[in-house]
Amino acid sequence: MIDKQTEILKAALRLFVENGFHGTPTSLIAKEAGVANGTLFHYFSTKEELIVSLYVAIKKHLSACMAIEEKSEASLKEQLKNIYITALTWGIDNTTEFRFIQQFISSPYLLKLAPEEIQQKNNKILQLFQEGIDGQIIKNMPIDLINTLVNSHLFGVSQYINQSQLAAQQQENIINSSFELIWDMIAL
Amino acid sequence: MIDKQTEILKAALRLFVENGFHGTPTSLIAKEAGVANGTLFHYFSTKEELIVSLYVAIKKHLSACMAIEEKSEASLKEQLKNIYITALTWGIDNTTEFRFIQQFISSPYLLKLAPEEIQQKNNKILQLFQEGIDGQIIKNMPIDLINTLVNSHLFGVSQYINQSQLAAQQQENIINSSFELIWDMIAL
DNA sequence: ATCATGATTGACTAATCACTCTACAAAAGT
DNA sequence: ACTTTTGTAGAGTGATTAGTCAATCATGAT
Repeated sequence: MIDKQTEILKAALRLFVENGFHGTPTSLIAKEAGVANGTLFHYFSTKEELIVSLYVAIKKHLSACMAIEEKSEASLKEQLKNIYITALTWGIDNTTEFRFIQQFISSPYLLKLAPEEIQQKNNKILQLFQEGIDGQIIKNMPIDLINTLVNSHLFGVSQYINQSQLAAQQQENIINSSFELIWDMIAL
Repeated sequence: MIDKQTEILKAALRLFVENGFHGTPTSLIAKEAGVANGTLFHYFSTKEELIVSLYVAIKKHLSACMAIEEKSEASLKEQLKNIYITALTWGIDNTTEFRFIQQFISSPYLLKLAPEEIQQKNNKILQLFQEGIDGQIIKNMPIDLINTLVNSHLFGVSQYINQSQLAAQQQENIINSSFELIWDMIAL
């Protein structure tokens, strides 16, 4: 075993998604991670800290994946499409993480996060929205609203793809066309 | 006290949204509802049954509110808009219920529901989507996908409105224009 | 070699919680 | 009036759980 802390987080992720927060005792997490009970509390002083840490870790992972895309020379639409597709692909390739995030943000644990953690650091995308509005490419509305709508859309599509068992071809189709859908919505 | 069962559900709703499922002991629910511990278990044999019952009750309430809208003579777009606005208004007027539903459907309790409970009985809207596709008013795509997208959109807008403190005027604006947004997305 | 620091263990505990049980009260049926 | 059913209460219980602690073990620095 290389890293016990990682093993604990991995086990916790799986169990939380399967059984919910209240359905998974710390003892089970420790057992599944192959560590002793006390070891878990060595790394995370409370169960709540474990849950929040897991969220932060996943968000970090997502941010890392998103950061790869950086092609400023492309058109605004192309740039947004790149970001959109990257995020969507992440959601499809990481269903468990995706479900955990969904569960976490709908739970009261969200309030336990420091406000700056919730804040979208990745304001690159907000910037692009603003550019789009200024350049009269995107409908003039609050960028927070646009952001919320795009996020919801992303969630919806991920959910649809994860739930319905699609052939790779169909899946590819939906991924590609779904950006056009949301674009039709926000574009002038 | 008129109906203890209702009082229990009301207290449970509030506490679950505030503290989550695992953060609210049945004893506290009973206390807040002003009934004895045993009374709770007279009405709901387990905590899980209480949670699921609460979900079903809220869904029933939502359905009742939705059922009022029935104007088949209007255009397809108008009909959809009516349904959309009704749902959105419900989400805004019933934030606690709204948050509970969100929490519930992102939790493993969802799987405890009988499949027919999950199924959208209100397939009126699915019917309208099909009509729209047949009449070449709506883009040709799986109606389940359309449905998911419209629902996500609805969630997003509700969330946005609930979170940001808006003047009644602005709120009204967003409610009205947000349907046009989603319409732009699904319409040909 | 010795020491120090941190990782790891698992038995243990104090508290909590879901749920039970017995008793009683209030209707409701006969 | 009497019996049955249903509602209500709240103390009690056994199981579970988050978190502790004292004791080892591993590692590397001096």
